[in-house]
Amino acid sequence: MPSARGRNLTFTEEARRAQLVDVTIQLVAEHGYAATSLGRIAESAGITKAGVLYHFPSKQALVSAAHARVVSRVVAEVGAAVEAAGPAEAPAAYIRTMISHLHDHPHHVRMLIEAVTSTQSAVDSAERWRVVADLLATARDARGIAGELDLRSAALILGGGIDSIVAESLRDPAYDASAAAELLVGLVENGLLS
Amino acid sequence: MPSARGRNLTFTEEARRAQLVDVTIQLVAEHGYAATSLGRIAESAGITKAGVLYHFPSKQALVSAAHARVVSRVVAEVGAAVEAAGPAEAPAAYIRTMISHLHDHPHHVRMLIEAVTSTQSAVDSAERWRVVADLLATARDARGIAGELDLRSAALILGGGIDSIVAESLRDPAYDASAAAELLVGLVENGLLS
DNA sequence: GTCTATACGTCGATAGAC
DNA sequence: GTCTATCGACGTATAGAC
Repeated sequence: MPSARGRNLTFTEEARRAQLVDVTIQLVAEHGYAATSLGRIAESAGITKAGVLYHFPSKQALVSAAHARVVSRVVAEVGAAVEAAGPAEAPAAYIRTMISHLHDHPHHVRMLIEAVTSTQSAVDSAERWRVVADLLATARDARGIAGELDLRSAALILGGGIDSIVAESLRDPAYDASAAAELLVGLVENGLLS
Repeated sequence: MPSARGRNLTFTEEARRAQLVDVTIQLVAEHGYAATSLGRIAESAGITKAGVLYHFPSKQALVSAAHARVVSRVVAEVGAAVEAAGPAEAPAAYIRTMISHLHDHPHHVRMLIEAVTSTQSAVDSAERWRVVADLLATARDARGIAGELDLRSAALILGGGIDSIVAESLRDPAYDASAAAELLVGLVENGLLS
């Protein structure tokens, strides 16, 4: 993965940056963005505030890097699962993998929430529904389903349902998120893919 | 509506509090929680920071009061619409009224988002799904539908879908939220209430 | 190239005068 | 009921040690 800076990085810099990102994910997930000060991040990493700002130009840049790290993990896992499933089964694979991955990585969920709500990263989050809409469109094609479906709305409802289930499983660890995933899969199969 | 403090309030204090809540809703909706300082609130209200903190013990108390104000408005309007509709039609009325109300009051939406994500007001937001689950259960009873449905998951999916649609209509004013509401109503009618 | 020391402005909050 | 004055903590910027 290439560096966010223009030039190549030293080994030590690479290591420091990775360490700072790890520490930031941990702290933001546990205490939230606002309660995670540069001082705390620096202290956890064993350097000073200014030391942190040598590697990242601002607190927000650091949090954005942590956010990108978490997103790339999710995209990699869910993308692989979707590709492994056929086009017709991609939506179900998306739902199941997304929910189980986020269920297994609560720190990542909190990181995603904090990063999205604490900054205007609306750029990439703006059209998150488009990926899901494409999945639905391809699945309908593969199944030979005609008729016009409002793909954007369908994708938004699907995505919002996933978010909501994940948030609840985070709030109540006893909640059965995989059962909820199956309910959502059934809803999509019978309501959007038929 | 009784005061949040223990004793009765003077007329001027009541007016000041109402003014501060109004100003806070406006500023938080436009600039977000973090960018809305006590200084800016005070300036917009024509007094100083310390003056604001005489009426509310902390910034968060003020934001919570603004949050409560917005919530009570939504609950009043949606509650009335749900009651006007019969039990069998309550879920559809809930979806339509909630989406159209929030679509018409974007300031309220931003206020709700900021208040929920900036504090641990998990107390009341914790079991928001319960109200929707009751609506679904009553509607199923009224229609004579048997079989066990995971009401919590169904309610979470429904609520998440609404949130997602509202958020999108806020991001893209050209988006047809009422069409999305109808899609969601159809999904609930055919997938959860049949 | 990597980091510390120091300083500036702003924030939320408190104490006490009027 | 509102003010001024002040506090500690925060994010950020710069200079310079090594």
